[in-house]
Parts: sequence; C-alpha cells; structure tokens
Amino acid sequence: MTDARIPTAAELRWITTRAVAEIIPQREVLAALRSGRSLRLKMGFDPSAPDLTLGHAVGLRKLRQLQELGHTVVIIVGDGTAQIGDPSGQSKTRPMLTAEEVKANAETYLRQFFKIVERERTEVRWQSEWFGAFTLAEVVRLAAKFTVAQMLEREDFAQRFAAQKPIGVHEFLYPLLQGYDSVAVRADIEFGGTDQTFNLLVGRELQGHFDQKPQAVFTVPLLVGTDGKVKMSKSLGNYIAVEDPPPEMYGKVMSIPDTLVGDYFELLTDVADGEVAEIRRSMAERTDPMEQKMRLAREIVAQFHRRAEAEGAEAEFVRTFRRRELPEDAQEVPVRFQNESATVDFTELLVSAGVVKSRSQVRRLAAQGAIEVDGIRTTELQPALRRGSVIRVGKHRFLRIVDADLSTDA
RNA sequence: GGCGGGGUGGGUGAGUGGCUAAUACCACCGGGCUGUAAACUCGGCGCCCUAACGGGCUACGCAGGUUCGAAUCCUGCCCCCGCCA
Repeated sequence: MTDARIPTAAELRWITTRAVAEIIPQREVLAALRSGRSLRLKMGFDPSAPDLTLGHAVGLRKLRQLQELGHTVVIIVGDGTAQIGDPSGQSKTRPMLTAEEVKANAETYLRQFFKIVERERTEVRWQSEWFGAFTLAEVVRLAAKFTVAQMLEREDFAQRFAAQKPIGVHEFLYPLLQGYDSVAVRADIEFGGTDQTFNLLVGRELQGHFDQKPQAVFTVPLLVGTDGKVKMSKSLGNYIAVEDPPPEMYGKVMSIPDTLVGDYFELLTDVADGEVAEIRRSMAERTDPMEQKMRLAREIVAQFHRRAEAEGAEAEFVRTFRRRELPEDAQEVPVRFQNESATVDFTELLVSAGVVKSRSQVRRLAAQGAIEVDGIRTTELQPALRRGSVIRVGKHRFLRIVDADLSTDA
C-alpha cells in the first residue's frame, strides 16, 4: 500500500472547496487527506448511457486531483444495477438493459473516462464480481437493512409516490446494491453529483452494518446544461459530450447563456478563484461577455483535445459565425460530373450526407431559404453545382462538392 | 380477486364518428436580428412523389370488428393509477 503525498494547505483548500457541493463528514475527510494514507476513492457508473458529458467531468476532475496526490480511484462498472436503471432524478422508471448492451456501453464509457482520470492509479471493478455469487438469502438480508420509510426519504421516490406514479420494487434495490459496492471494495470516500447523495449515504450506512469504517461522501455540484435550465443530461439533449469534436464543443460552449459562464469556469477549469470571481463580475456588468465566453470555450476544448485544436475551433467559430464565412473543413462529398454539370439528386445528396434527416425536410428548408450554394441563397431543389461548390444548410452545416473521379484529397 | 379511472406525435396534454397528419404548450429545426449556436421575433416540425398546385402511404397501447368513413363506437388482450379485499 503506497502512501499518498500530504497536500499543502492551499492544495487542500483547493481540493475540498473548489467545485465541491458537500463533504460528509468534512473533518474526517480533511484528516484523512492530511494523514498521508492512500485512500480508496469510489465512483460508480451505470453503463446505461455510455456518453460522458461535461456534467460527469466535474466529478472526474475531482478524482483526478486526488489521484495526483497518490490516492486510488476505484471505478465500479454497474453491470448489475444497469439492468435495473438508476431511478435518481428520474420521473419514471428506466428501461432495463441486456448484458451485451451493458458490456458495450462500459467499454466506450471507460475509454472516455480515462480522458480525465489516470489509468494507472485506477482499479476497474465489475459489480458482477460480487453479485454474481449472491444468493437470494443474501439479497433479502441486504434488503432487510432498510425500511420503506427510509427509501421514501429520497426525494424522487417521495415525489413519484405523491404523484401516484409507479415505483417498481426493484428500484428500491438500486441504492442497496450501489451501497453494497462500497462494502465490496472497502471504499474510503465515494464521489457523485448532489443527486447521488442518498445513494452514497446508503453505502455509508451499509458499511457500518458490515463492520467497516463508513465511507465519507463527497458530492460535486450539478452542471446546468446548455439550455441554462436543468442538469446537463444526454436524454434532455442539453449536453456537451466529452467526445464532441473541437468545433462542436466550442460552439456548444458559446451557446450557453451568459449567466452560466461563471459556473462553467468554476466547475470545469482551473482558473483561480479570484479570477473566476472577476469573470462573474464582468459577466454581470456585461463588460466583455464575448471575450470571457471565448476564453471559457478555449479552456474547455483544450482540456479534452489539444490546445491547437481549441485554437483552430475558435478561429473557425469566428470565421463561420462572426464573419459569416465558410469553415475550413466542410465535409467533402464526392459527386460525379459530366462535363461541367453534376449528376446527382441534390435532395438525396443532402440526406445521404447526413446533413438533413429526410427528403421532405430538404424541401421545407429550401422553401424557407435555409440553403445556400456558393454564398447564394437558393430555393431550387436542383441547383447548379460546380466542382468545389460549397453548400450551406441552415447556420452551421456545410458541404463541399468534390469530383468523384479525381482523387479524394485534391 | 372486486369496483372505478386511464393509455394520443420526442415530452406534457386537447380532441369523443367525417371539418384531424390530429388544438395548445415544451423540445427541436429554419428565417430575421445579435458579441454568441443566447435572448427576442417570425415560420416550420410523420414518411414518400412533385418546380409548384396537388397526390400517396403510415399513425392515436395491441389485435380484431361495426361503418361509405374510426383516435373517436364494439369485442378481446396488454399496461398504468386509485379504492376495497
């Protein structure tokens, strides 16, 4: 068992206050971090939705900071609970997944996970390691440790119960199983968003029942999505994915409401607290909001991609949106030419390039004047195309026509 | 097990035989405007054919039926909610 580095007072403050919602019990955690003992930091994930968003990144960044002191991350692949579906924050029951879906999701999840967390100091554990051998008697014994009233303390259960919406009995099992994971891996601290507080506390309590030292609970604030209203989540479509390509990630950050800029700086960057406070002030006064937002977008993109790509994304954003010019890397579409005229169905071209969903939609867009060819708006459904023509659909979808008979990278 | 209420487009939720591809709101997409892919505003928003007018197909839990015509009526099934047992 390796020892961890003892953080300086400044580091300790940074780790335990910046982008932190609640630490329970705080004293204990501070003492543990100062002890130099290497801690086991647990974080579970439910491989039902494999895409990591910047919302997840808030907690993962925290894990990373602690890893750098020498603590160990224990990531739990919820291959048992995924088949139940975490009811946290859900207004209805989630669908269950098959074992194969879970496995495939877990792989993509881990790949993204290691973009933020160091692989070497991470232990990946599958729930099936311990639940695979669980007997019915053990499940019942586990369930007996909690009462229905305790479960109904949880807000979403209480709300659904009050609203007369269904709660499956199996959903009560979710916090119990997640809590038992903490017993199985002997976690010292478990991490999650504030919406996980209940589940994390169940783990703390269960460890006590199994004669272990109860884990501490460390929650981070929930990141509000690009709509500026609710928690970032894939299912609500207000998310920025960790794997979004640079231009997209950059653009999405630019689209957040101004009021969120301060929070994003706080939760997703290492910009010093004092500076963040200043940014909040300047956003409130609207001195140069555009400048701040661009800096934020650059900082975030650079974190998940290379710095040069962040700069490229910015240059492209400025070209495309501010100056209304064309992007550098429009998707190229090979088209066959006879003499000078293209021999394709234009509508089909847009659909098969994935730029528009259906042919009907292409017609509607054309009628609305959303289509430009070489900078000239056209409502025709069969506009003249040249080699190198640039087609623009709406504000930010571009295609460049290339001759299919010439080499593709001409 | 009994009684009652309910299942409509991505979501909430109108509609109770033709005027309904289906009101409204949200989400989403587009035009305008803007420092922004924000806000605001105007428009669109099942699929296919058509330059357009227009036409075809599919759709209101599932399966049948009544009718010239059904989201709307009938029968069976599935699911959800409540009360009682």
